[in-house]
Amino acid sequence: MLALAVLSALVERPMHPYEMATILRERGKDDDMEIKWGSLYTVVRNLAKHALIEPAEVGRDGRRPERTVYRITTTGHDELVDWVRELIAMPGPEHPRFRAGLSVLSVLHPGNATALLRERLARLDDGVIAARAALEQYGREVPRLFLAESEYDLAIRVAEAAWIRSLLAEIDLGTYPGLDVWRAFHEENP
Amino acid sequence: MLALAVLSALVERPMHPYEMATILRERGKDDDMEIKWGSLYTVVRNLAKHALIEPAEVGRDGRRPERTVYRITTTGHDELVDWVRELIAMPGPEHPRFRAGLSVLSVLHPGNATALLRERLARLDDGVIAARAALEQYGREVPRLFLAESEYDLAIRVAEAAWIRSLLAEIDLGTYPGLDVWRAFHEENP
DNA sequence: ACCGTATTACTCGCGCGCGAGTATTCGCAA
DNA sequence: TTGCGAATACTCGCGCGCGAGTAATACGGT
Repeated sequence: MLALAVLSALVERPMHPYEMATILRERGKDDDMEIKWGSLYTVVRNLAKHALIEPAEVGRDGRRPERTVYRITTTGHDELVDWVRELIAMPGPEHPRFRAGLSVLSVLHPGNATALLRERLARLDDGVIAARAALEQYGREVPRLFLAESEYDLAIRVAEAAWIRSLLAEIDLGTYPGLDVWRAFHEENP
Repeated sequence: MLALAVLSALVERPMHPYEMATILRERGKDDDMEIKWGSLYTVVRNLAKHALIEPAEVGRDGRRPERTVYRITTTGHDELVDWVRELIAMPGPEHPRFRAGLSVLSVLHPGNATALLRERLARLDDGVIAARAALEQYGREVPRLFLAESEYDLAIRVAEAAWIRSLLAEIDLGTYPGLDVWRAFHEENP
């Protein structure tokens, strides 16, 4: 994944690793994908080994340690495009933590579960407000195309909130089937 | 994560590791969370070391190698509940692969991008149909409570599909801002 | 009776991810 | 002008995740 970020950074211009890190952090790429900066130099070396990028020049700035500036190769560019194609076209199996939580929801007392769901809902709503504000802000500085990930993220959060709301509604109205069994189980087992 | 699954399995009754694997696979827990079965015995040993589970009996079935049956401890149960609480109440930062893809969407020609988005949309819709069918099926065998994760998953997929549809609509109608710049860039750079 | 394949039930080592550390330089305040 | 924190630019080793392997038994076919 970090490799994807590196390649995408090198598309606009050649860079040395530390500069990539700076740029990518500025653009908030570490919100879009899980990035461990400790792996940066390893990843860069690997990309170079597979000839997806190549050293362009080895500069020295004053007395600083020498920096190797990398450029993306044609193979690298092709690989990048293929990679993105797959990420876009193929819905892979995702594993959000919330889903894992839901899959063991039954270990909680229903009363507790609903309270926690309401808590998540509140945080989610806050997040949505914040995200909308941030989007409106960035929307004036950056072309819309570069905000697609954030717009997507926002849409998903809204959907999650809506789903939780509908679940809570069913439970509150008592129309959720098996609710009594669920509650009974937790009140019998101390 | 696998630890979560193990604990949740041991809540209903004591078990030996291989049995956990069987049960968890049957229940499709490996759809809910990323599970590497190679780590099962390591994880179980760790849980035991931290006293979240403990050996209950060491049985031997015929000439088979001896199997250690584990039971969950009180500490283990508390830890499990705390863990689930956090998973439910705290929306953590998620990193779906699609989001990473979107964040570098600009490396594709817009025509290509829309084609790939349409492809994803198709696959997504198929998935939704299948998931709905599966849910209706399981709905007769299993209490609704144990399908929450799948219902959630379905809702999110539907939302993703809707978002993609609205994005495609904007692009098709030409109302997506910066579309011409995007196309121009890719047609100038060979 | 014989063989092959599936299932049960685990073990283990190697690979590499990445947190924590390092060394140098720059900026700025007193 | 000296000192000190932030920024620059990397390196490295240890930890452990997990794929690939193992070995024994059960089962089904002929």
